[in-house]
Amino acid sequence: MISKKSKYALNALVHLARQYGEGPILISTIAEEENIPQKFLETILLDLKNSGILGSKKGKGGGYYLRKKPEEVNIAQVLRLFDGAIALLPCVTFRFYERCEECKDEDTCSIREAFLKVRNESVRIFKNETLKTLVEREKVLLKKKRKK
Amino acid sequence: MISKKSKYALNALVHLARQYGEGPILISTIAEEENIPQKFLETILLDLKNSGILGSKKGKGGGYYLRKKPEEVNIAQVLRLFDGAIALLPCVTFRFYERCEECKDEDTCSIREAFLKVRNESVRIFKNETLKTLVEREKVLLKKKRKK
DNA sequence: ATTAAGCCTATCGGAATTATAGACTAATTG
DNA sequence: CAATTAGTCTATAATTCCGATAGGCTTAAT
Repeated sequence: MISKKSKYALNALVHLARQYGEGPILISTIAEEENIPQKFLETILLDLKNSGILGSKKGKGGGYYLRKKPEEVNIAQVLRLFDGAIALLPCVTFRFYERCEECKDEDTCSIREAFLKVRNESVRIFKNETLKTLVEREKVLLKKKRKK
Repeated sequence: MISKKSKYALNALVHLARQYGEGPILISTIAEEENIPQKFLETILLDLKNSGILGSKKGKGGGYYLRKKPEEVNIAQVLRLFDGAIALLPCVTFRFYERCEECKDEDTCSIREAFLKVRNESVRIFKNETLKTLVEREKVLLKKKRKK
């Protein structure tokens, strides 16, 4: 399971992507509309800002906004920022690599190979899922629902 | 990341699968050879027994053995037993389903769809990875290594 | 009866997660 | 330039989960 942080971050980012280019949005607005505890959301948005994805403006008329284009931000980036590796075993990640303590020989570990397959597929899918595709899909889903 | 329990369980199961049909194996043997804390391993093997995957014999000459055939036990089963859902969001699993608290409308959640794709691929891969294929792959990897 | 081995219950320490409080800083506006 | 608005920083509380251990109980073989 991913952390609440990652989930909240994704919801906040999609919220911002919906209004991309329309100026800063208040933390309090995002918090209310997305049902996220405001103080918690503050730390999350700060992290996103420090990683270069978001920008902020202080004072009246301030708030947060997307600094990158929606198509340049994908789910993999967000998960890695808040939850670390996407892989399910430390020995199958590249940037968060760690040896499994109990493992006798990584080179002949068949379990490792199985988890490597899953990691590679997951990363591939998550990289294709950008804020742009998410917002677009949302629209499609909305239309479908209205027809019912 | 998966829990140590799942990882230890998989290592223990592969160990038992290597000697499938050759009678019970001591907890202490598995613990030593697979570098697993024995007391911890006891609880794990019990869970595997209660789920029907393993059988046990008490007393002298006792130990644990595979009750199911190696090709009938896959990684998905093991992960679900110890870590619950394979999905990364509670709203994309079937047997462990829970609504995301903050979610306004599941039907139009584009994030949900993205995570559903990942879940489906992961489950597909994990179901294909059985104790049989793991043991076989191990042999292949060993041969490859010896050639070097 | 003795001994070997798995079974059961309880519990502990530590880490991570989720969340909150409160003071501080920067920018806007009248 | 004072007042207000809104993001930033530091600290810490509350919970939950995980990995691990202890110790006694039960069962089966010899």
